[in-house]
Amino acid sequence: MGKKLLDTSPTERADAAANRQRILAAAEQLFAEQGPQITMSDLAAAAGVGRGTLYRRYPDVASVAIALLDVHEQALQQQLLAGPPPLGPGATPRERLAAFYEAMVDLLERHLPLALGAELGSTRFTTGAYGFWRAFIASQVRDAGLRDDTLPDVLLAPLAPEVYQYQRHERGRSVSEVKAALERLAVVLPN
Amino acid sequence: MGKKLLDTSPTERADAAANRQRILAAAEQLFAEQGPQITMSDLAAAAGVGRGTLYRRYPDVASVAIALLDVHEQALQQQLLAGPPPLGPGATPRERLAAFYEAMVDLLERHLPLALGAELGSTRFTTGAYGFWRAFIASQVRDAGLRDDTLPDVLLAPLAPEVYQYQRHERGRSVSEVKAALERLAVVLPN
DNA sequence: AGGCAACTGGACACGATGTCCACTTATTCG
DNA sequence: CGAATAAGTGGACATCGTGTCCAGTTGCCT
Repeated sequence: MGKKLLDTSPTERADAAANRQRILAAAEQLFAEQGPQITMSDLAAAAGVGRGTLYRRYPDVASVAIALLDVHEQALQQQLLAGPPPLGPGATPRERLAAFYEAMVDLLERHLPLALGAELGSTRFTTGAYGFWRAFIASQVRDAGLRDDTLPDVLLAPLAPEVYQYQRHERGRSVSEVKAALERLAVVLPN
Repeated sequence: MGKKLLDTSPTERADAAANRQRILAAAEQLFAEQGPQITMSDLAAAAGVGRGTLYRRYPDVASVAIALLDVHEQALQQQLLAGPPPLGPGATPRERLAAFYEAMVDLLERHLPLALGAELGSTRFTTGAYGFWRAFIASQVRDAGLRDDTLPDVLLAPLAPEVYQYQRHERGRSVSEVKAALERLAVVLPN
């Protein structure tokens, strides 16, 4: 007997699993092609499934984007937890923060449409990923000898996808310029 | 003969001016009561005018919020340009930046629903006000001896209304905690 | 093989948007 | 003062996206 452990797929039927793949594949392409302004109807049509089928799994476009981003974010999270310095443990808090900024910029640069799509409707802070980033920064703040629970959110704010998009494509800044500006922030952590 | 100088009101008719006031008054109240999620229909109904009348002046809710915010923002802008230190000229860049953060937090605290309403649809960066804030910070960055055109946008990011709302009402931080965290950022400017 | 439950797709009702235009009103000018 | 005219008004309309719902289908297990 199949036990129900996850609400998403305790024992997902074969056709259902196939449809999930088609949805995710279509979403990846749609996001890349036309940016974050895609609708559930678009997505259903592109995936070749009915709207009801799509809604069965994902309540809105943001959820789909989050699911796609998740894969890429987990790689970075692993690096932070157990990778080599300066991302992983071993470097000073300031160095780790700077390395984190650089890695996040790389991630944003590669997946900007997804990142933008993931926060349609102020989902930004409720994402599991956001909590992870904050926990990481909070840990660096503490290791640096500071006692400030609010600072992590402040230090994360410049990584908002909209800010990054604005800097890159509205203001025309280069990737390394953005990185340089962000890494300046790392000096708020005493050495 | 009346010359057409402004697209909004070269020679605004008396009844039109009255309606504009009713719209702005109704908007101020609606934003305060039910947050930023008000619709053009709501607003028209609350102001006691038809939808067509409302659309004649404001293309969307964000525009109305921006118009309302503008009044309050101009006061701060005046202080930055010609007020007494530490906001106005005379203090060190670092001090002025810190004072700016504090003043902006006060403004956000007082008008958060408006600030949230003003950026429905990523209008954030295209506002005239945003340009002013950036120019101010850019000037402080320069006066501190740095040459970094990207830093101002980074330093402004934590002032995004959504970030402030999250810190205050989701995370339960106090006004002074937020101020303290922000003022820590000022150390990126050398003294 | 057969029955059940998961799954599917599209129709539906709803709410918001932005436009359009016939009508009304303020203002100007003879 | 009383047309004439342009500015202003309000609500109907068409459109679009959303989210729900359910009758019919299909995979899977025994």
